[in-house]
Order: sequence, then structure tokens, then C-alpha cells
Amino acid sequence: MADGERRRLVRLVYFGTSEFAVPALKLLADDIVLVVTQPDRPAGRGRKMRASPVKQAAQALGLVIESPESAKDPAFIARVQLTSSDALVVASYGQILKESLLSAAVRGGINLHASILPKYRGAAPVQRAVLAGEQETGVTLMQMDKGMDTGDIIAIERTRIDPDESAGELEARLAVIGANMTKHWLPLIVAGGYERTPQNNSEATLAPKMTRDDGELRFDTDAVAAYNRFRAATPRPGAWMDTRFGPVRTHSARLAADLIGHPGEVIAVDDSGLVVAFIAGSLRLIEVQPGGKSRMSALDFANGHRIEPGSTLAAK
RNA sequence: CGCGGGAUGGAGCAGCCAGGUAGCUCGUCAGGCUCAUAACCUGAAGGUCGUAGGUUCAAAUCCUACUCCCGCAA
Repeated sequence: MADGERRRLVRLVYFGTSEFAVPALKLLADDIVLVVTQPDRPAGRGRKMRASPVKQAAQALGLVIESPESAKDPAFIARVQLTSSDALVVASYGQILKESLLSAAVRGGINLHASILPKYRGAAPVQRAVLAGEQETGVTLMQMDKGMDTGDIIAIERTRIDPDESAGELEARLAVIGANMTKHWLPLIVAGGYERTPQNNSEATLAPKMTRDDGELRFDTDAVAAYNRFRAATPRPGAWMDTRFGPVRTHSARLAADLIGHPGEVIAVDDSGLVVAFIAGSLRLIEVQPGGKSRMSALDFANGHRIEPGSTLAAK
């Protein structure tokens, strides 16, 4: 019954933490001898301990799980060496892997990254690409080295970014694309016959983690930029506006480029939402969430606060 | 015990601080207007004011406990 005792043609150690790493985990599960993910952390209201998405998925698959506080821990590295695996597959794990750890597997560390490297190296490649208004992105499979997302490229798969796609939706798509790509390439990698192309470091850009402040939609910014920001911050860390009713989260919105008004001005209120002006255009708010309340349609929000066209949402 | 907001007809809110006829914007239903309408006009239905206790002649409103929801911070 013990999965670890079944004879395997390919032996993988899988490093991952976030939702992005789940599809590949499921696709490769038959070859995985050990899953490594970040330890449970207090999260959410009441600071209850919460397991990472990868941990939850791994548990459901009945896989062996390790959650070292630090991946640099010599004892942990020793355990990875004992798995005598072919490769370490890494997807949004959240910690730097030392060279001594990477060398614990025959083919070293193989990383799945959600951008077209060398663009958007770092923690938030999908969100940053959407924020920048990119029309195309992709996933890269690469040979890990000691740097952050600097290793040699093995394969890249590109995809178009839909103009209305949120970072969350895009990331889910990329996760599936990346999972299939990894599944396809891994046998070739394990066999050893694969080409690597060094990254052009002069074209590299960084994609640091998005903070709550990165999600603020300011009325005095360009409507297109604000819409990109909304898409980039959805669902995390969340887009919000500072209004005269306090902070209001924006869960769903669309660009209304042809509706012009003073920044913060309410252009229209109807069944299709609440249109508020930015610079050179507007956003149609569809679903919002005032502080301390549940999410609601923008129309309900407008009804409750008697928001009428011509008034402003801007904080004084 | 991390900080804080909230619970009022189907939805979103006001009323509470200075206890004493349940209000607003929508939705729903009926009728009217119109070639017609998701538009407009008129009318109607619909609430044990989160739960349990307490104070009071009287509690949505004051006091206590509890349940549930949410924002922030991590």
C-alpha cells in the first residue's frame, strides 16, 4: 500500500506551495516520492493555522510530505539526498534552494516559472505582467542555478492575455499549460538528452511580490492603467478604492474607455453596475465590498448609499 | 485572547448617542400611460429590528452573555 515502496521508473521530489503548483503536482503524482511545501502558517482572521494548497492536494493524493522551516537545513537536505531522485521539480515553492540541495538529484532542480524568462523574474510574474498591460505571457521550464530564476531555459510556452483576464484567471491557465509542459519534458530531462539555452540577462526584469498598496485604484490615474491594476490585483492582494464611504474592495469591473468625467465622478448607475470616472475613461464597477461588509453588487451598494450620477466617490 | 466593523421586510441602507406610531433607494405584485419597453405614473403586499436574558409604564434604541458574517494586519 505504501506508495514509496512501489518501484518507479522516475523518481521526483516536488517543491511547491501555492495554487499555481497544484496542477503539475497532480499530473506528476505517480512519479513523486516526496512533496516539499512551506510549513503551515497562521493565516486569516483568528490566525488559524492553514495548510498550503500544495499540502492539501498532496494529502488528498496520499503523498509523503515534508515542510522544513528552512530548505537550507542540512538534515532536510540529507533526507532529500536519501530519496535518490532523478530531479527536483520546483513550482512557486517560496524559498531559495541551495546548490547543495539542487545537486541532491541526478538532473538537479527543474523550475516551472510563470513568465517568459528572462522577463518577470521573482515572486509575482503573472500579476506584474498584467499590471504592465502585457498582451502575451507564458511559462518557462528551466534548469535551476543558484540565482533567482536565472537558470538555463529548457522550454517556453506562450499564451495571449485576454484584455479582461484577471491575474488569478491567467495564473490558473498558466498552471495547466505549465503542468502539461512539465509532464511532456520531464522524461526527456530525466533521460538526459535535452538542450539548454542561457538567459539573456540584459533583458531581465524583476517581478516583486504585490502588496496591498499595489492594489489601490486611484481616480487620478489613467483608466486603462487602473483597469490593468484591477486585473493584476484580482483576486490577490485585492483591488480597492479609497472612497468617501471608506475603503471599498472591487471584485469585478470592466473598462469603459469611452465614458469621461472628473476623477471620482459617478457617470451612471444602472443594472450593469456603477460607472466611476478615472483619467481619460471610466471603470464600470460590477461587484464591490465596503469595509466590514460582505461583497455585493455595485447596484446594491449605490442603492444603500443613495449614490446618484453626478456625485463623487472620491474621499474628501 | 492580534486590531476593528456589522446583523433592521427579497437586496442594500437609515433610525440607536438624547427609549414612546418601522423609514429610504431598489426589487416583487397589481393597475395606468405608451406602437412598445428593462423607461415613466399610481397603488399594494412583505419586518417577532441575529439569539437569550436584564433595566423600564414602554426597548430596534440602554445593560449582559452568546451565535453568525466581514474588513485590516500576518
